[in-house]
Amino acid sequence: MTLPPSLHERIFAAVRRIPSGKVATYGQVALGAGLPSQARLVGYALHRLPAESSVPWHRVVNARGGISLDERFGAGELQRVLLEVEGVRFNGEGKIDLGTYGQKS
DNA sequence: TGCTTGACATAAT
DNA sequence: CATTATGCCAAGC
Repeated sequence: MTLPPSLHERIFAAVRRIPSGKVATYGQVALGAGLPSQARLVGYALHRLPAESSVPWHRVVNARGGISLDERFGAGELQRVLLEVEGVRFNGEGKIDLGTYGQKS
């Protein structure tokens, strides 16, 4: 690639850097992708991300450690299942303990 | 071609 | 923690 990667590609690369059994917020991913305060692009990029991609988008959650998607609509449930498989536990509110699985600010 | 919406975050109230 | 306002890029219409 002679041309510089698009912002989306940078985001995908940042998401791939998320270690298994851990989760990162959109802000953390955006920051790692070199996009400060650009969390919207992260979410939008993941939304447009094809299932064929090797990007662990399920490790990306919102600032509250919760899934932004509706679990009952399929995609959200898939994310929760994938996270549980990697060893991530959810609390009673269906959120992740960012103090344990997420990066502490 | 221009406006609106969108897997969000952060600071302020 | 809820709500409001702001920032920002890409895709849809």
